[in-house]
Parts: sequence; C-alpha cells; structure tokens
Amino acid sequence: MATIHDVAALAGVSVSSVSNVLNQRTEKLSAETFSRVEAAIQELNYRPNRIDRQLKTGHTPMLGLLVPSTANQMYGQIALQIEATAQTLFGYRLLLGNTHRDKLQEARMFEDLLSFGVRSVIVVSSMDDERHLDEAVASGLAVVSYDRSTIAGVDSQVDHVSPDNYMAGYIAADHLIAHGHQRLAFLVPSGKTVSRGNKMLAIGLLSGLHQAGLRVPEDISVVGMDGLSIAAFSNPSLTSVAMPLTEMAYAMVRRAVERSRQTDLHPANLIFQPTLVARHSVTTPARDKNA
Amino acid sequence: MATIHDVAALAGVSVSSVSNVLNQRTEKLSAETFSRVEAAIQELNYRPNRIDRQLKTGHTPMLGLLVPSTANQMYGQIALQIEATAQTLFGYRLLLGNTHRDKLQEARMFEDLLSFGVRSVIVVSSMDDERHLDEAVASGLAVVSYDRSTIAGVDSQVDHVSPDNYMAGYIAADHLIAHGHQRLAFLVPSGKTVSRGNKMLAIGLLSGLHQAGLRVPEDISVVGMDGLSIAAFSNPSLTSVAMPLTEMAYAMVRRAVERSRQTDLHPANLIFQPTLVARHSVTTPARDKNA
DNA sequence: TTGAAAGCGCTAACAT
DNA sequence: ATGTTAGCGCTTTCAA
Repeated sequence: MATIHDVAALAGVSVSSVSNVLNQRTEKLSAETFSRVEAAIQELNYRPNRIDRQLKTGHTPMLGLLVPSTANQMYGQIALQIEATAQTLFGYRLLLGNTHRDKLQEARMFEDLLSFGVRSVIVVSSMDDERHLDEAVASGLAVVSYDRSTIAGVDSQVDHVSPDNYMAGYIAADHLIAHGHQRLAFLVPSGKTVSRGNKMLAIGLLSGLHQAGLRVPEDISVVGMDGLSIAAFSNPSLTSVAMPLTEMAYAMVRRAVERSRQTDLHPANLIFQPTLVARHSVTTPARDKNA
Repeated sequence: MATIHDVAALAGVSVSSVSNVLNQRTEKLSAETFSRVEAAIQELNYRPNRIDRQLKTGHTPMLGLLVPSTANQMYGQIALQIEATAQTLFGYRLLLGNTHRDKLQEARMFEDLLSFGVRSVIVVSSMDDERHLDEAVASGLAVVSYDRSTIAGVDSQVDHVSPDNYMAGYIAADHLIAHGHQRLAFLVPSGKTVSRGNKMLAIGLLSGLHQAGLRVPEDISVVGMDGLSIAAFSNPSLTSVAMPLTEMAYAMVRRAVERSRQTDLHPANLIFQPTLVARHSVTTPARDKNA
C-alpha cells in the first residue's frame, strides 16, 4: 500500500501538500501543484489510511449497531435501513453485533467500539433496564436506543427512537371494529409486553389457527403488528400495522452521528406513527351468535 | 479516555512497561511492577486504543461482510452465524455492508475496508463474474466468496465456500421419490438458476397453491431448498433441504482470517453437504391417475 | 528489569 | 504557495 510519503516523493512535493490535496484545500495549493499531486495519487492508486487519520482527528466514520439477532427478519430489515442511511447519507460504515438481548454482549460491544475509535452506537430492543446504556454514554459513546421509551422520572443521556406502540394497537383495533368486529383478542407471548414480543408471532398464529381447523379470515380476522415483508407472502397474506422503518432509521443514524460530534446536545425522545397495510387476513365477521 | 501515558504516570513507570503489561509480556516485568500497572489500569478504567495499536502492528481485528440484503432472512441467518463465529472464536468484529448484488457497492466496500485497515472480507452471493473480487485480492484483501463455485479453468485467488447445490437437488428428489412420487417439478424464479433464486420462493408457493385450491401435502408435496427458520412456521410447515450454516460460517471466517495473516496460502474451494429436514409438506401421493 | 526514543501515516500549526 | 515539524497512542528496538 502506498503512503502519503510515496505520493509526495513522486509528485516532488511535501507530505503536507499531499494532505492538503486529500482534504480539498484548493486555496492553499497552486492549480499546477494540485493536479501534479492528483496525478501521483492516480498513478500509485493511493488511498489514504482513514484509521491513521483518525489518530489525529480523533474520530472514525463508523457506527455501531446492536440487534438481538439478524436472523429475525424484523431486525434484518432494520439493519438494512440503518446501514443504507449511514453509508449513503452520512458516509459511515456499520459495525454490527448480535446480542441476543444479553447485557454482557452489549457491554462488550461498547468496549470494543470505544477501543476502535467508534463514537456512536444504535441499540435495537435492549433490555428494559437501560442503566448499562447510560454507562456507555458516560464512557464516551453517543447511544441511540430503538423501541424503548424513556422512563418517566428517570433522566437518561440516551436518545430514544420508537414507533408509537400505543397508536399501533389503536389502529389495529380500529380496523377490526370498522369491519364490524365486536370480540377482539390481543395476543402476546406469555408474560411479556408486545414491544418485546416475537414479531413473527402472527405468522405462527396463522399456522396454528389453520391446524385448529379455523379459517382466516372467514372464521377469524387477524392483524399483525409489524411491517415484515414475509407478511405479504403468508397464507392468507397478513393485514398489518407497519412501522415507518426508513424514517426511523434516518432519525436514529442522524441522532447518533450528531451527538457523537456534539456531545452537549440534549437527549431526544422521538416517536413515529405506524400505518395500516390492508391485506387479506381481515374481513367482516359472519353473524355472531353471541353479539 | 485515559491513555497509556495516564496509566504510566499513575503507576510511576514508563509507557513501555505499560505496553508490556498490556501484551502479557510477564517475563519483562517484575511481578511487583506488573501488578502496580494493573492496578492503575483498573483505577483509570483504561482500555487500549486498538485503532492506534493497529498503526504500529498493521492490522485490525475486523472482518468485512458483504451480503445482498440482511432483510432477506437467509442472509440475516448467515450474517448471524458469521458474526458469532468471528467474535467468539476469533475475536474479530464485523463490518457489514448490503450490496443488493451491485458490483459498485462491493467495490466501494473493498476500498473502505482497506482504508480502515481491514484485511479480510466474506462476500455472500456476489455476481457470477467475480473479476472484481480478484482485484480486491490484488489490492491486499483476503476474499472468501460464498455460494459461488470456482469456474473451471479460471484460476482465482479467491477462496470459495459453498453448499453442494447439486446434492441438495438430489436429496430433495430422492425424498419425494421415496414417498412414491413419480411426477416431479423443479421451480425456479424465471430465467435464473436456483443458487441465486429468492430463497423465500417456497413460502410464496405454499400461498399460491392454497389460493389455487390445492392442498399441501394432500394434493401436492413441496420440498423447500433452504434452512430458514420461518419454514418451520409456514402452513403447512415446510420440509426442506437445509444447509449446514454453522459449519460453513466457521469455514469462511477461518479462511478469511488465516489468509489475511498468511497471504501465500493457496485459495481453497470448500463444499458442504446439505441435509433433509422432514416436516409436513410432503406425504405419499394419492393414487395417481396418470401413473 | 526498566526506560528513552524512534516511528507507524496522517494532520495542523507554524515557518518560510 | 509550499515546506517543516510536532504530535496523535501505541509498539518496539536499544540502552541503561
């Protein structure tokens, strides 16, 4: 790999001139020198070493991302959106870790990020107890937490971005009621709240209902609470409350980057509104003997 | 963030002694000094800056991973396995990029990896034309390609790890024949080969068959060609030919790391055998009027 | 057994 | 407009 010295030597200039070219400081160079340096860069196929630059500038254009598991399509989709936003709009690359919602894994990742010079991280669906996130902030990371709301009364240095889960429930219920349903059930994995439930639940439910001999939507209507692409391929395709992933991804990346550059920013709590995607798992109920 | 100097000052030793402690060179320090330094490290909660260390040592414990899209559960699963292996078994962190099978995206990622000091990358399901991968090798990266076979006659510096797709087809056909089927169809997305087809195809097929009024498996048996966890939740659950993802992930990470350290290694071509996972989408056919 | 000092590739004062 | 040089945090000779 060619270094800045090789370029300087070939162009017959000092390393600082090369550095100035690299950083587009056109006003400090004559046009002639500038193009001579550029030619040398071309010829050597020279690429500046960002890691070493970071030694001087103090930060590296990388963003940490922690998800429970990319094997869960919900998180795979979020990871995709975040990566695209970070790379395209902010020029940041993504350092990914799977945590399986393990506090220790998360803490380990924070340590590594810090030691790699990374200064911002997005944590998707962490634990309810977010004290370890505040510790990460204290040690110098800008932390954005997804799908966890700030707890009233506790003041946290962590940014929060989340879909409006209350509204999601409202929209689902409203949709069913609008179709004339009067008996609604809300299904969650045993003992947990929906915000941490397995988002694939609805797909499994469809299968279970079918095995039980019930037809969807003739016998029972189902609304899913996610925006998974597989919902469209299920049988029947699943009417769902979808979250605005792209917008949330943008908000998260932006906060993460901004706060890593400007540490005195106040932590924000951003809520996004879901929308209903009507497909084929909801219909008007048959006459209800109990109504 | 505390630096090596802070530790040295607090312990009352030179930075080189601290460095020796960090690198476990016990033979160069007195036990007393060693523990004094350790105490200082503890007290300051000091973490060595790996990025700067890399400036001297020339490599950083990071691995690049390129997948078409983590929103596709197949790739999300692969990413999970690779990340776990890299982190747990090799102490490497993962730099992830989604490419949407775009050559330009891949090339850009290679440049960034190089400039970050990363020396190894795993590319999942790239293009058939892998010349750009060879270019990456030429510029200093150890490249492992997944699910692309070496093309006979072309000698490539890229490592190849792949499931045995031929055997996968054999196993699926064999399973159906063993159940007494005599009329088999092989479904692929229009105009493409199975190795690059959408792995969610079988799930969509189930849905289409149902809409067409056909029952699975009573009227028609279906075997999927992947190991997706959602296959277990489909309706009916999908009998599939599964790939040994964990083993393949290990092989890929290992090759990537080894070749980045030992650049004179011969490129390898590793093939892994799939297995059949019997679920509920296959049964003995009803008497076949045409048989 | 310990420390001083050079240098990794780059940036940013500061000089010229 | 261009060059010189002092670091950034760490490792690694080399001296003491």
